[in-house]
Amino acid sequence: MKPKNGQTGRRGYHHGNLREALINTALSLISEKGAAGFTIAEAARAAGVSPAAPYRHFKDRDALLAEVAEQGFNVFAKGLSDAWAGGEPIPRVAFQRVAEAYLAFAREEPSYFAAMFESGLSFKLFPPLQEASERAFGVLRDACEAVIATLPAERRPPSMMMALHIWSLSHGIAALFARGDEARRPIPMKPEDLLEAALLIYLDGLSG
Amino acid sequence: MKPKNGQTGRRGYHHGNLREALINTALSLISEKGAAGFTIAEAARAAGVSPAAPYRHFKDRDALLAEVAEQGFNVFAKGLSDAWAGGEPIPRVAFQRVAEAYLAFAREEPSYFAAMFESGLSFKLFPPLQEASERAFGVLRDACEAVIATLPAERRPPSMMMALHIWSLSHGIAALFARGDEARRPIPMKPEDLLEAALLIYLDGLSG
DNA sequence: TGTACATCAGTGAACGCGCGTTCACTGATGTAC
DNA sequence: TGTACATCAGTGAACGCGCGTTCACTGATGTAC
Repeated sequence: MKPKNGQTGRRGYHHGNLREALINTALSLISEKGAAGFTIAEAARAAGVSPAAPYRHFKDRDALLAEVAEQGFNVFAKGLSDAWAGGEPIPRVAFQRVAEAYLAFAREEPSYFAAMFESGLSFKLFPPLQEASERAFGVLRDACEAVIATLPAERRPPSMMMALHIWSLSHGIAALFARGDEARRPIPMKPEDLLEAALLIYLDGLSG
Repeated sequence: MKPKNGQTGRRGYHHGNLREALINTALSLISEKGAAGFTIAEAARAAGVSPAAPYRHFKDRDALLAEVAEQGFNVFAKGLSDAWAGGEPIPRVAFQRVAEAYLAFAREEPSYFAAMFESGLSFKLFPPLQEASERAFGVLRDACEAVIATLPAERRPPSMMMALHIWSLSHGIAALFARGDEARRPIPMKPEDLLEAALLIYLDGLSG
């Protein structure tokens, strides 16, 4: 029987799951002080471990931040994918749900959001991060394709273009008005309603 | 006749224009290392001044950053306003120019852009910053109103809503695909074309 | 025009601090036999 | 089942560093008379 210590998950000399613990700790630090204020030393302290320990698992600060962002994209992709739910009951309704899920993510996971979109990490340097990002975008693109299929053949836009439009619009509203932190700008309506209205207008424009 | 030293603008013991010099220096530091990497000490060094000197002009790091962002919003507002040019020759054409100007700003002034939108400054703490931001938004809103006036009376959306839609869309494209720094995501088309297409679809949707 | 004085905008040294990272090390764990 | 050994995942002390900020100060400038 392995020794345990309940509360912290720490198992004596060996932490047991330091890697995950550091990622979670990073998340709360980011939510307290923003992505800029996050440091490896403080993450180590919060995880109850010596300042050298994180280097067993992450090359440096950026590598840890990149893993946070990557995990964020995975959570994000799952959120979008669940909202899409195969496009049931009809694609347009599911489509609006996906957009709502985008805003919900920005509101409920501002730390992930900051790490993913505002940490200044270069995607080139972290290929797994780029791949995770592309998977999330893929959900959006699939949804767009399903909606496009409901349009008359002669009015179908390229799905890549439409997906980029929807991503940009959702992202703009999320980053400016729906984020769950201090940088949110107040507006006199619900971000969800704002986005829903924009999507209706956009889809009207497509249908012609 | 005042002493001069040409190159640096420094005039002996007194700098002459340290306040502006620090803001400009901050801009180049931000473009080198991102808004997070900017420090007052380094700005002082780059301006050729002792580390205590900046405190004659700015309360602290955030205050300096806020002034950079504020100046950025002023440059931004001017760019949008020039592009709008009173809505000549016709509002829709001028409107597309405004959108282009948004992307141009993100591409050509990534440091301002980062300070304005990604530095994590709280607008509540810097009212002049908020006001500058609102002036820039005002240009966009005026442009929307002019375009709305060309629509049949029964199809006119609230100008506030339309302006927020356009802002979000432009901002999303700018932040994700058109910014002039490492965080830009590559896409297989020009951001300007992407935005132009989206606006055409949106305006079609409005016209019904 | 000259001078005394107030004010402004810098200096430079110093402080305490926390960070990132390295190093030789050691306790804990897993495995071959 | 026991034991020797390799490997893993930590420790803790130390380093050099640069930062933000304060302090008493002083050179430069502007102005009243």
